[in-house]
Amino acid sequence: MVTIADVARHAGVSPSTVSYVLSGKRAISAATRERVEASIKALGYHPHAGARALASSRANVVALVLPLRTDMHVPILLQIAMAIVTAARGHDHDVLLLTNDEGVEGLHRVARSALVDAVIVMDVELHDPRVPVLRELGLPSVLIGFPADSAGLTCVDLDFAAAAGMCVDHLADLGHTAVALIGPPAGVLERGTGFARRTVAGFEEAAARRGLRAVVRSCEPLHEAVQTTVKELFAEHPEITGLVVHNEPALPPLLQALRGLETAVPRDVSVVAVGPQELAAQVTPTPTMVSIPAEEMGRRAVELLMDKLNGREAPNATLIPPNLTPGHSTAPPPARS
Amino acid sequence: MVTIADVARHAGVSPSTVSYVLSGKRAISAATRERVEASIKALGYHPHAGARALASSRANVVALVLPLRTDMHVPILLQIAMAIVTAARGHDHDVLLLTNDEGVEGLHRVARSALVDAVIVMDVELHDPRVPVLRELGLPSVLIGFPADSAGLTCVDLDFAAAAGMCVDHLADLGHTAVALIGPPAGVLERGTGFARRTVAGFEEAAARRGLRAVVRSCEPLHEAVQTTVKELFAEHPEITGLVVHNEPALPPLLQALRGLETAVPRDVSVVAVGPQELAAQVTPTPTMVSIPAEEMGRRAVELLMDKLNGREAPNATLIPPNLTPGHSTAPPPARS
DNA sequence: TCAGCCCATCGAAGCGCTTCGATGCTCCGG
DNA sequence: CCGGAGCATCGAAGCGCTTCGATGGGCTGA
Repeated sequence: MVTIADVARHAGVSPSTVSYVLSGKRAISAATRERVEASIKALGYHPHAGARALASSRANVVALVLPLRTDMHVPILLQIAMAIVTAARGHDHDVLLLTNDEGVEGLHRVARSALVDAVIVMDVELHDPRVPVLRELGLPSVLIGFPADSAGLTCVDLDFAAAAGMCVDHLADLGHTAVALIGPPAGVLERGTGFARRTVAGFEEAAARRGLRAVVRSCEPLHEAVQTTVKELFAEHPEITGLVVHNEPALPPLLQALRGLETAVPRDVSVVAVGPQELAAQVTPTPTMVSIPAEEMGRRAVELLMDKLNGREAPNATLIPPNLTPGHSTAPPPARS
Repeated sequence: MVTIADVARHAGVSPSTVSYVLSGKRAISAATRERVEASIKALGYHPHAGARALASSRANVVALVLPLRTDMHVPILLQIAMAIVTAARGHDHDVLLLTNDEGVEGLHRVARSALVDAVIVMDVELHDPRVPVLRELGLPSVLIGFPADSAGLTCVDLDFAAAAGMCVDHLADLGHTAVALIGPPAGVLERGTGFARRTVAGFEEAAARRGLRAVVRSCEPLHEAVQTTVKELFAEHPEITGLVVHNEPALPPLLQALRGLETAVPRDVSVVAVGPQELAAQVTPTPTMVSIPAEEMGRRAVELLMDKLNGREAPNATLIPPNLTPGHSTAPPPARS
């Protein structure tokens, strides 16, 4: 193994000088710096992570806690995770993957053993058992999602209320007067996932504001369930001409079901989806959608974490503004018959 | 921070004794061990990971390299990753998440800096640029998937050839005489992903062995593409009565398309799928399928890695035998008209 | 011309742990 | 009753790095 002493010898300086070249914590003359950097390259030196962590009490590793069973759409989860890794690397940090099946104990362990010096928690529930542990550990942390009580925590999420509102506004602007929200399965709401509730709230608030009739439905992502839901919805509320879908896996079967009902999209009914951008490529017509900015969520989470690690203040709540991309699934409602 | 010296003082022993209690590398009397363990619990001691890594030159961390763009079905990827984390924890190791966008350089970095002492690489391609790096680093490593040249490497994967063969056998046993394989998009094959090729090979080999007429088709997972593919397939080969589908996202639209063609499953055509077990719950009829054992793949990979870390010999290739679960999508072919 | 300062660099201590040889027991056989 | 074997434990060195105070040389300004 190549050590800092080897580099120092090779460059004709002391080990501490090499260390200062690496960290930039003291001024080093350009000549010396270049010589040292050349030696580092020549020898292929990489500082020993453990030694560095021991001496500096900074591991330069952040823990990423993934849920074992997830409410979120899995591909999004992974996209966010990847974005987090990439962003963390940009700040010279690595990412340690933790699952919830080791329980909250795992958080304790990695924190107390100084394996990591910060934590990102994904897919936070309203009453998440990890939240009190985070408070207690006193490590810098960022949550993706909002728990019921977010006092003193740093949370990041898409502004789902605004996203739903944006969908409603889009439909209202087109002239629709009665709309429905097709949300995630009932279980997700019951388990207390914040984003689902915020979508519903935003939907209802916007509908009220715009004077629209509004209906909310949960929906399992199974083909049959979708079909039934849609059929019932139009039977009970024939006046509905606009659908907001916040349920990724249900979108393809939903469009399929509409086709089956001889309901043309967007001629007879308009559909706006909230979900990952890739979904747009998988269905026809290309849906008008508010996309979930996985990359930005990951990046923002890391930036906030780095702020906290560097002693800067971080805002308590970061709501990422939604972005609606027009597609071919929305149009003005059919003329009154 | 609580150190080993604090524990030693509390228990009235020397630090080395505490260390030996923890590692079990020397005999310690039962009385002393209990006293030390009590002190550890009382003080809430967790060994400092960096210090431990420095002194023992063992980080007890394995790197998990995920691809950025993936050929595999994303939920499976994540399932395997989670299984790896869980299994690694069972062997007192943690998992560091690496993406490929840092490139092969990231592997070098974590290895040379002793951040990790072993590597698991997922979604290996036939000519994977990471493979030569693994050889060069000399770290214990396990690949999930097979590269073109796997000499000297330890690889784990589902036995896709056997899986495809099992599907063919199932159809042949039911009396089918002409079958087709609906594989992944052409791009996946071209990029040289081993599992796709092995499926094709296994399919053709088994069909030949059983004297079946066999056709192979690639298919994009878009609704329209699936529909076209199916239509063309039956137009060109009306004799086909059995389908093997190795393309997760295409399965739901495929069943849908068959329904559209007034082709009843399994009355007119039988369908066997290769994919994750959860898929079965999302479509009707419940498909007969060979499931991809994500949990087992992750676990086996870790076990092999631990063997190598502990100086034991690990087999070069581990092919996990497939498992066919009968469903309601296969039946004998319709009587000849 | 020299005190005083700052810049660049060095040396050494110490981070918390593991590990190896040394040490003091106890217990056995002769 | 004593030498030697073996068990349980201790002490100290050292892993590779960071960091703090110290040092020395080149300037500046009076």
